[in-house]
Amino acid sequence: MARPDPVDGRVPYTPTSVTRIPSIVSTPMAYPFHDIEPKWQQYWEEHQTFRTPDEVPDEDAEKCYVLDMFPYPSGSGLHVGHPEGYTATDIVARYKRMQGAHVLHPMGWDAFGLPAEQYALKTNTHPRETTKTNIAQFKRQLKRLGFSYDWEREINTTDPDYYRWTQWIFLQLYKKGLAYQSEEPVWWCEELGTVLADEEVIDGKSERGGYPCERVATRQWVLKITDYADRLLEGLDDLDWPQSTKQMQRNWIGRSEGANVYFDLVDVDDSLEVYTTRPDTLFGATYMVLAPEHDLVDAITTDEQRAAVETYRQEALQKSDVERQQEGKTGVFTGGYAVNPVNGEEIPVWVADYVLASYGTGAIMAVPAHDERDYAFAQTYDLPIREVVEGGDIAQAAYVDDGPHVHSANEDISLNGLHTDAAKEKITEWLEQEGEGEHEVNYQLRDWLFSRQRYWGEPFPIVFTEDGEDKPVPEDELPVTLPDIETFEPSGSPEGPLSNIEDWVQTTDPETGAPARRETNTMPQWAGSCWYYLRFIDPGNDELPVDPEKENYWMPVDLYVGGSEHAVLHLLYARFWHKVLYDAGVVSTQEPFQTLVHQGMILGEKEYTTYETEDGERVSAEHVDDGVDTRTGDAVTAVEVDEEDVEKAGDAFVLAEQPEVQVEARSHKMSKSRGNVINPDDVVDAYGADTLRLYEMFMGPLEQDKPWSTDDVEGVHRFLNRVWRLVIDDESDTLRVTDDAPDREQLRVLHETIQQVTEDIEQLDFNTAIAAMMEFVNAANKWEALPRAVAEPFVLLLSPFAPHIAEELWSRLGHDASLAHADWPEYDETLLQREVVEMAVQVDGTVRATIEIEADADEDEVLAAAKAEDNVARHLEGKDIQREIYVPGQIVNFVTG
RNA sequence: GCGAAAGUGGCGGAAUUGGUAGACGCGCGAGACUUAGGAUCUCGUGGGGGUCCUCCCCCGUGGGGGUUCGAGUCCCCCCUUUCGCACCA
Repeated sequence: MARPDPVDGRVPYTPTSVTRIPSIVSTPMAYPFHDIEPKWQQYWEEHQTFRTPDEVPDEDAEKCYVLDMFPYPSGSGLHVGHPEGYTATDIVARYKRMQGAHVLHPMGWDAFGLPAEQYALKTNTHPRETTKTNIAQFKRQLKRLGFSYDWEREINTTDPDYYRWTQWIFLQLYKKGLAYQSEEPVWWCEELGTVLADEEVIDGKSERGGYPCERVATRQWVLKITDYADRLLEGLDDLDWPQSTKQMQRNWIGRSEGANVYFDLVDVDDSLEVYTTRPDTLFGATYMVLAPEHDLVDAITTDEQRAAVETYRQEALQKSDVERQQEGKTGVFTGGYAVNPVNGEEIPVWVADYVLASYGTGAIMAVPAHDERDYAFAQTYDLPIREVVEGGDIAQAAYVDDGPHVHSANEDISLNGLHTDAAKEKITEWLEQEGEGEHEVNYQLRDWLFSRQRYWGEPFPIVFTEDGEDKPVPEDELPVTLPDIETFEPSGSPEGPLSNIEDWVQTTDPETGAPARRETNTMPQWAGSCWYYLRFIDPGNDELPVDPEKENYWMPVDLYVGGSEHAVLHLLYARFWHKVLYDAGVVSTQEPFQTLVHQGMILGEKEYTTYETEDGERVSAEHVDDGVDTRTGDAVTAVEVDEEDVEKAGDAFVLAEQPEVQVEARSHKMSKSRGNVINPDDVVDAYGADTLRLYEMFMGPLEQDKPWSTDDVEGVHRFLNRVWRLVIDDESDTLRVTDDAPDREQLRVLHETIQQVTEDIEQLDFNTAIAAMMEFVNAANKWEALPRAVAEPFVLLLSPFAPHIAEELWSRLGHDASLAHADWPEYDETLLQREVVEMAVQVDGTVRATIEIEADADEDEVLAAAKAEDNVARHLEGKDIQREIYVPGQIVNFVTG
């Protein structure tokens, strides 16, 4: 029964109560969001309120390109996670528009991909149909949230007018020699009927679906992203991106600096090249290791050792990468020896699978004294360990840190006494002089496997002549469109479904007219998303992917918001293409996305979980790990309990009736199997789009993961009701603002709100901006009357967050046009000043009183007033004041002896 | 194991050139209006204590030390959680 949940590996969840779904019946006193939201959405559409002109603006105004990561339109529709990032960017876009900037804020669809194809396999529905239906659903859902997209610029990666240019960019890569074919050992997944890229396979199983995969060699297209490794690395420095994302990209690129060193082989007329980042430890090399796949294994292996080496090699090739890592280090001696160029010493050559064929030269010099892996191996096989860097105890462990070098000299050169950096430099120089090696840079980044054996992707603009030569389809013949297809059965081989469409596959050589065959692989889903931000700038262009003048105006993207799951792949691939396009003169910037923000994940409502054994006995959560009682090893079942049956005891939650039983209190990722998914449509039905937008921004910091709370949604909804009633009289449905001049206090409250909201939007601190508006409403509710001159700026402040209610109030306040292009309110410093300020008075650092004092009082007056406070005087009695600390407007501290 | 981020009331979270901890919201309590309240409004709400209870005291931002007149904020050590990487020579 207790099988781990496929989503998060936890014990199955037994719901004892259903997640509360917002009541569909709205409360009678609620403001009429059901009427005003569709009304304003229609208004914006009819008036093309958010249309960004096709032509580059003449006047000299700030431009702002605000971009969301466009969604894959899945069949399950919009998730509450989507509106989080989309609302954040929408607030910025609307704010910038009101500040007079030219704003580009588009939306589109990343619509190629595996799910539609798998659905086609099951139902025989053409992926084009599925995609069309899903896009319609997504678009309807997005439109009812009131985002200010310029829908005239909508793009769809599966549209031939779009992928024509994806193919065109591929041809630029091809012509620059950055796209090549290669027999690659790739992951073939029988179940999915396709090969997958390394990054799409986790622990030997497909990332999507978790199906087993195996390694097979097939002809693939590969993009030479490694040529751009250094530029991709250096470009990160100037980007305003999360540090963690930059770090992940740096790690992924994995640049290291070291040296290649040549070791002559004994009795074999060849030499062995190794890569090392520690050439300074060369004198400490006591053996060599080849990867099992290394070319020289056969030549080096002696006859006596051949059988053992062959056996080991066969075993290693069967193992997956994970299996190779699981056990301790294993290896076998080849019987051969290599000569250390630095001292002429003959050292044994081993084969071991802890050395990877795919990195460096696939061979290493082992320095067990100063490398943990080599140390472990040397201990297992009783190989010598020779110290060449002082500082550790090599009888105990490898010493990998810096220290003075020892035992590192020959007739020519000595590293003795040098530290690592200097020693590296000196030995590398010497190796280069002697022709025994050279400085070398290596990367963990691999070239990008760019072809997939699928139907629903961009066809490659490549044909093969009868003698197998590949030729590009001329640019003016693009796009190469996908053929229609009757059945979606996999071809059963690593070749994709297109290979079965003979009519389509058969074509002619564009140069000679001779018979030729089309490439039947298609591009991976990443392709379309690598450049879509450029197409939004000029979506209708049929001459070029993007017009250079427009590109020059709008690029780079000023704010890019999307999930951190794209921290490496999408964002690295897009940067790579961008740099290629830069070199091709297509774009004018080195980097596509200047500022990047990842929105956090929205989790389900907090759940209280207890565990019980088969006999129904409660097990305290502290004893449960992975669905098992850690004391007995018995499986336990998770049972949800109501919040009311739980109380806090110390740091933990416990059952109220059984305080010895700890309860697990946490929020889980939303998932169908857990039954905690919130559908945005339900929330909009019950509370309106403005409430959903505002709530998602009020939950907490944008970048943080946050649990959903329907109670909190209601709180935000109440706030919007209060805003409505602040401006509109409920009984008469008329305005309740006056044309009286606001008083000083009202202006101060307003201007404080303007300042806070403006600064918070700039910082993307939307939660505190909303808190500031709540404070405004709380204050304004206490006023006798609301002056129009205060109400109107407030409505403008609210409008980026809750645009529908703001438009309606703006209109009722007597404005004919939308507020979307109204001027953003500015605050007046002089109005922020308070006449009377409150200051804390401390005695020896503890607050003993607060005093209210004129803002312009001088220090002496403040100190006198402070000392006059009864409680302060009492604490000062009988003591000498040693120091008087005075921080204007904030604090007074009397320090006694 | 390595790297990064984060630990603040019953809950989500505010506040870091060091200056009144707990803004704002939820929840909870009391009251008003009301036939009713799961609507709305008002007030209260970190914990503990006190014979001046519209006042005062003590404790309090994961734990322990330190710097400072003053530390959620700065420094050192430790614990926990989340995410990423994980034989890359």
